Amino acid sequence: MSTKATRDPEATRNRILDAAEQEFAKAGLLGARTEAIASKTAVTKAMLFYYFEDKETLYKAVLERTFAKRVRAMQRMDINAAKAEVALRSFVQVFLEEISASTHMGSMFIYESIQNKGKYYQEIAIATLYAPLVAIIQRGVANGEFRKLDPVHTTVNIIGVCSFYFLVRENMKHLWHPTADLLDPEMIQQHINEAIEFILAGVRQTKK
Amino acid sequence: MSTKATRDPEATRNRILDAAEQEFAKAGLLGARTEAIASKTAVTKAMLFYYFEDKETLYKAVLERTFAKRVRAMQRMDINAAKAEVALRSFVQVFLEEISASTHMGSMFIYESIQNKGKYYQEIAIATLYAPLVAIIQRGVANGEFRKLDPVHTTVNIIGVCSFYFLVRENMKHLWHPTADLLDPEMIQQHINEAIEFILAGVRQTKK
DNA sequence: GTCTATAACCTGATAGAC
DNA sequence: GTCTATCAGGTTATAGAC
Repeated sequence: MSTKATRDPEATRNRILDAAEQEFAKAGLLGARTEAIASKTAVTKAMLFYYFEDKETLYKAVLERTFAKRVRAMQRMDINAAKAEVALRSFVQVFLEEISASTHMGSMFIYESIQNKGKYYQEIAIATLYAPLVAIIQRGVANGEFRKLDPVHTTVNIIGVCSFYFLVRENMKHLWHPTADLLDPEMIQQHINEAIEFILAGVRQTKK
Repeated sequence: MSTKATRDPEATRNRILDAAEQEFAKAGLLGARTEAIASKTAVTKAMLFYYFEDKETLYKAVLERTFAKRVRAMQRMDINAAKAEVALRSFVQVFLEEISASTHMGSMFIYESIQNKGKYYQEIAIATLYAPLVAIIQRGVANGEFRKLDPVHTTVNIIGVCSFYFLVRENMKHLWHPTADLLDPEMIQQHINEAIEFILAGVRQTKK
């Protein structure tokens, strides 16, 4: 038995990934500090470079883990429901649950877009995650359930409604009150309810 | 007459602010490099520190200029129109024009929220910019034009729809095609149209 | 006001002992 | 696998000539 630390490679690796996710979500690839990642864990900075070639490789590993998590979540979506509205509601519901459970997803995604121009989060990932939503909208427009919408623009708008709340929570909290905690479960539930109704109302064909 | 550079303090100051805005919008306060700001201009790095005390002061100056610009834009909004829907349409229209014209606004705002936890973009700024929108929603709900909405959540959702397209353009462009330019005037016009209709449909009271 | 050094510090990454 | 020590290069900020 060693007197030192955990000696559990798998655990160490995951602990690094967890801390890295926090830091990258807060600062992006550019702003992230390896020292900050290390100090968030019981792991020294040297260990980061033992497990991952360099900062960028670690960043990619975090992105991949996040992507895999989202792909798994997609299996809970009923995207082929007969009614497009049911499929849409299911997609949005699961997406919101997912982003609520790991709130860094949103900011990692935004950083990847702004800082790295989507260098590591590419065509295939985007297509995998959002093509189903585009298809749902298309279907709903075609069968008259939804308004005459552009399916791609609408997809971006929907993801925006779901994500934006989490992205701007530190600024926008002042609209409630200065000490409001937008990650409080009750607040999140309110956001989920409001977002779903807003989105469905936004796409539905209205009665003439 | 000097042989050196411009010798025009006001022009130099503005040139620094313009370059700084670009860099801060791309990298945030943390990721921004003063050297990158300098090399974007005909201004040396030492000049930045002559005109602004340090990087953070420069950052604050950029934020203030952006804020002032938005406040001026608000004067073009018809937020007191009799019908809440007219006021809302006016708010959204002007907001979209503004963010389209200077696309860094959105990412500066997001960086300020995520990286700095809204340290420099505070309660007063947020209230000034968005309280009118909250009031419009409240009014529309009260007089039955709009659905039973939470005014603050809805405000965040609306700003999200307007802004998100610009924030994720480098990632989401793949949903159109890999070389799509989401800042192309035609694409922007499409976004504006889709966003306005999506938002209005999202809040309107539907006929029973 | 503007420039060319350069000081002082920070940060990613490695060497080498255990 | 894990740690401490440290190096090389980058980055903010200043000094001082013009």
